[in-house]
Amino acid sequence: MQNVYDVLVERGFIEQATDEEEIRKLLESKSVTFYIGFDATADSLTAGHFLTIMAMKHMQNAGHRPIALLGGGTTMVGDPSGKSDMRKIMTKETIDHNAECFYKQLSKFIDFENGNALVVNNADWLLNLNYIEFLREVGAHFSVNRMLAAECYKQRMERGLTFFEFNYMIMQSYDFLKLNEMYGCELEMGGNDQWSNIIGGVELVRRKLGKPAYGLTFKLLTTSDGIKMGKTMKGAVWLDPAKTSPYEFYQYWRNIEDVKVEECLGLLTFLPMDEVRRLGRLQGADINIAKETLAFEITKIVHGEEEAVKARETARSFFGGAGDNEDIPTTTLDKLEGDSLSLADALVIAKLAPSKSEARRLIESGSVTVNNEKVTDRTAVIAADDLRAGVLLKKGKKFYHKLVL
RNA sequence: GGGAGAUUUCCCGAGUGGCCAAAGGGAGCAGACUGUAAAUCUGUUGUCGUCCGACUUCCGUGGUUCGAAUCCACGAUCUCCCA
Repeated sequence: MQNVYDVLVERGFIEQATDEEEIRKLLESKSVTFYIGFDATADSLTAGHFLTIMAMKHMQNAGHRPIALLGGGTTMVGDPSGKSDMRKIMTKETIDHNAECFYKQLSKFIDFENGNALVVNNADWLLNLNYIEFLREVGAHFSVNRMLAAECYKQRMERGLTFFEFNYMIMQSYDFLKLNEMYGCELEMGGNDQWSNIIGGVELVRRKLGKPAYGLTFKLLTTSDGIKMGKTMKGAVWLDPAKTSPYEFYQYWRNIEDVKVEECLGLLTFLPMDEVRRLGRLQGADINIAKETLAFEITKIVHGEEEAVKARETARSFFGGAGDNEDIPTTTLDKLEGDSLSLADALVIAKLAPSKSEARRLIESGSVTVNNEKVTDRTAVIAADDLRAGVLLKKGKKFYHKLVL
């Protein structure tokens, strides 16, 4: 059987490792306990987390034991790595709620039954630390000079970094130490932006306990311009279907850049690599087949096969020319003032435009369609009777919304 | 603790009393071309009203003025220098 390390390499996950050969040997020799941290900064995981989850899944499938570390403690501070501004300080209640949401979502992907994987919250050991003791035991092992030289603080050296946030690295390093002591965790993994923090932990374990410890980072998903992937005009691409519908989720991946298709197939699906490479070789318009496969596979993993099929059918019916479809975003109006609704208002209600001004601009620029008929009159209205029958609004080429009274 | 400077619309950044809803760039959105891609070109990008228009913005709070993003006072935050 192929070593997971090689699987991760082949699929394109790995960016950096503290010791490639040692890690490969370790993973071959036994079931390794490893951890990945998730800071609870929002109430749902995002597309960015998904890559990490996939890696975790590959590891678990290969017989290793994942620890999902929820950052109930670290989120109280907030990771400054690669950030140009300080995060908003979040309340304990919000963080706890978010961590709870994370756990629910993670359970959909990772098998936490029978100790096959663990969930741990670093609030358990971080929140009640004794400052002086902590400094003596842990702080003493960190060199400020070296920390400041870390790549992840580059941006902050110009704009300012508070001591508060500067401690983040030490806290995360301490996590690794605790997990090693409590669960024999030997390997920390994370996105490449976590490299500095991970090395901190690896070195702390080695120094404090004299035991080997390893770190590994994954590629970050970026667009070809180097911008973090998983962002849309509406914000992040969430894994929570209530925040990003399966159809929107599907469409996000369906619309991915050509050059990113193969990379994403490797990272975000379980398709065999032969198939991934075959799809990646498709040229011209054929590459749309690869994109459709990508979108379908990811949606299937995240939202289940049924939703994936629905999303695919909806997309096909829209972009294939047909018009019948059930699964488009729909808003039902409770009541209507008067006997008609202005188109501009309708667009705002359907969230196809953020404001009426914007809606009017869209109408005048000829990008709005009502029941497949282009409307360019900014004062256009939709009759109540039409609304009762259901009105299909379309903005641009890709955004549909149905309005029903 | 002392001193100097900064804070502008999504981001960067111009603007130093009326011509400012505020240059320019980036990003976004839309149109053309395409393959639901990229690149390119074009338009657009505070809110509200049917155009002309009205209203709310330039860290906050007061003030000067016919008139303030621009001047003054106090406060907040940040940066730098000295301690």
